[in-house]
Amino acid sequence: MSIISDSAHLSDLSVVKSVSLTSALEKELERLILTGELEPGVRINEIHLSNRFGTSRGPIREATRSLEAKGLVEVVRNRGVFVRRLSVEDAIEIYDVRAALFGQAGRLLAERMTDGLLAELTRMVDEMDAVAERGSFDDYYPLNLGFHNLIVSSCGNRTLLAEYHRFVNKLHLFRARALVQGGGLAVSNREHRAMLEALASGDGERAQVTHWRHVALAKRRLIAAVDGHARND
Amino acid sequence: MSIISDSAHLSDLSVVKSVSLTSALEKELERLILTGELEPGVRINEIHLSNRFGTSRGPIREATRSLEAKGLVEVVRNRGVFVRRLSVEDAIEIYDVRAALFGQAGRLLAERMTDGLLAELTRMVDEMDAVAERGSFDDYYPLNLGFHNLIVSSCGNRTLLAEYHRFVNKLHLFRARALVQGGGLAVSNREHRAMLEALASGDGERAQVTHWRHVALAKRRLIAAVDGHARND
DNA sequence: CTTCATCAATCTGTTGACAGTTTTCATTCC
DNA sequence: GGAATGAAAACTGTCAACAGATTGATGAAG
Repeated sequence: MSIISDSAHLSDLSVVKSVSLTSALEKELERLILTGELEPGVRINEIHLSNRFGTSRGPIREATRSLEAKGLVEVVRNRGVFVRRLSVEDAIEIYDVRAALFGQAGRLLAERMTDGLLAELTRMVDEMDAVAERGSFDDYYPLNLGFHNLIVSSCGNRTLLAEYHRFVNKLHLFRARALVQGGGLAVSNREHRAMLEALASGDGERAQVTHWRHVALAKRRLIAAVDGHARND
Repeated sequence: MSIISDSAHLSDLSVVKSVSLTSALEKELERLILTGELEPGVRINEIHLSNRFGTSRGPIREATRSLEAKGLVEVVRNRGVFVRRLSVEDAIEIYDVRAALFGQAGRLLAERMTDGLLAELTRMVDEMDAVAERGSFDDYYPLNLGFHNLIVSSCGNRTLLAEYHRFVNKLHLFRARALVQGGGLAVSNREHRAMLEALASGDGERAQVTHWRHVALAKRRLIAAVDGHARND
């Protein structure tokens, strides 16, 4: 029973010498965690990993310490490191932080909006409407992600962008991850239109409120889904 | 010329064996950085540190990787780790993030306010008013810090609390740190009163706006101070 | 059959050493 | 006098090994 199912990415590690082995390992571990190949709660065995990657334990320990600071794993003394497992309460807390950050991004973006960007965002929302009508969730999800990413990436605050990504990533550690993506497609996209209008108006305050509310409503949908799921247990 | 001027804290490290050496070192390094004993831009020498702390380089490397992920130091391959140095732009970006987080904390707190907490917060603002009248900045600063901390600590979101602290700490890496603390004392405390009223009203939206604005205005005061300082150069 | 104690195997915490790179500094040349 | 050069010192990247803790199994006692 191997922890890592596919080691095809390892070759990349040895080839690239311009970047440190530690950070390459960290990236690879982060990928394994975010894709779910290393499931939440699983213990990460240093020896297994070092054998798998063909390195010593040192760089692996450094990489896991970095991941610990990022909140992706948990280190317990003399017992090892575990892929962090998010409770429902943790996920809800993250939604509040995300709402705050996304609202701020909306405000900043509204105050530096360009016609080209507005056109691109509008195009994305139109496309999402079309996909939502077909009810195709698997197609909707990446579009939705790209829409949000474009907003935060364009707001002009790189610190905010990094933090936003950190928290969106952390949500991958939520066991009932499917619930996160739940909720009505059409409803969500209606909120997108409200955000678009606020961004187009150039009113930062208004944009902040609409963007904040969009995440707050997603949080509500998550809570409702969790409650419904609990009833069905 | 020793990097670490005082090693009185080292004894604590060796005594406590319940916690890992790495995390103890990390805490100590973080303290040295936040207090300014290790100034921004300074290179951290692994060998010197290991001699100073009486350990090998391994745990120190792990601690610095963790600090890197937290954004307190910067690691350059084959050159070493450097205490991170924040530019004016970085500081301004952090203010936006902090405003978003603090506003969210205000909203959450308004929705779970208690009479006891309101009384305590009011007492603090009254005390700050008294101190501000005397114009004693050194006395005002810790009170101000405690007021903000109490708000974020009481909002009920531990994730938000941790993030908020992380960013407030990061501001210590700003070289012109004195400017951060600048601005009118009385003006700032007037904003505190507006926050108090919003918190007392239980109106989350209103509380979020007042709390957000308080940090946004502090950011403006910082920008004004930087500009003024630049003119005087 | 269950529970507890003991012991072996496994894994983490830490250390010291070696290899390769960067920096420093003395020397040489213009 | 100042810039270029080259060797030596210093430092980081990585590794292998040892010590201590934890886990799991084995066997005895109730």
